Amino acid sequence: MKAFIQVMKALSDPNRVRVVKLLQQKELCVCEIKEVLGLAQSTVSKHLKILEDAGLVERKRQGTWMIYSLADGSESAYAEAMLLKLSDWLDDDRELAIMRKALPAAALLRTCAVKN
Amino acid sequence: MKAFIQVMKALSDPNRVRVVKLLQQKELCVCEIKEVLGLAQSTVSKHLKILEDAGLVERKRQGTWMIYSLADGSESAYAEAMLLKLSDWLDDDRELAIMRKALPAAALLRTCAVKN
DNA sequence: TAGATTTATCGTTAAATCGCGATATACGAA
DNA sequence: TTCGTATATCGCGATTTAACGATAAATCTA
Repeated sequence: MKAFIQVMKALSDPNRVRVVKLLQQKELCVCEIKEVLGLAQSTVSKHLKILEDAGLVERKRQGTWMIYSLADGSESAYAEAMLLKLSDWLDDDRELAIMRKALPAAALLRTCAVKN
Repeated sequence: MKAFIQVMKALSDPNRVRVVKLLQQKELCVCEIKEVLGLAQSTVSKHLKILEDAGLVERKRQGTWMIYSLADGSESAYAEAMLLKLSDWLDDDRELAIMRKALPAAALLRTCAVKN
């Protein structure tokens, strides 16, 4: 029960669901996600930890950056099933479409092409 | 997004998930659920409203009793999919097994065979 | 109609959640 | 080692949530 609830709780916040949907496009670092969602870095970091603890996302260090991607589902069968569902669900979400469009610009942050 | 979040939130509480799992066995009135879960009647009523608003359960009046059952899924595709998943998931939950065993005794409440 | 039973709603309290800024930690470059 | 960047953690308010008891509404029975 606990593992199931953990996945449900992780997916009951719109911003966390957006993170999952964005990661369907490509793996992302925290600063890219922060940029696209328009949240504080600490907030994004906390969301990512909740998603990771639920078995929904994975992370790997790449130099200074921590790269997040969708989990393979080996941690949690519930997470695996929900990720599969989410690969179809919410594709028509308007806000999500806008954020996806903003992804390339946010990616520039990682290539050091833009300073702020 | 809103409808999806509503279903996820509805399923992020252990007691609400238990209600869904119990309703897989048979339709139940509020007092039966209250008895099995060991919660106050007002608490159960509130949980049921959240489940109903999410499209997970339905209700029909039967005399004095309000009978709750699993929804057919026509209200929400998300609810429908989750109910299908939940028909397999969590069947090995220990607490849930105990509650299921307590169902017949709780059902007596509705047949007026027991007073308290 | 009056009383008993069942359920829904209201108001309150304690705990959990989400947001933020500040700070600590980890890494790469100079 | 020192600085700058990226990320994680801590601590704090504001909001939401879950629990309860009290009360209102609906239904059946006498």
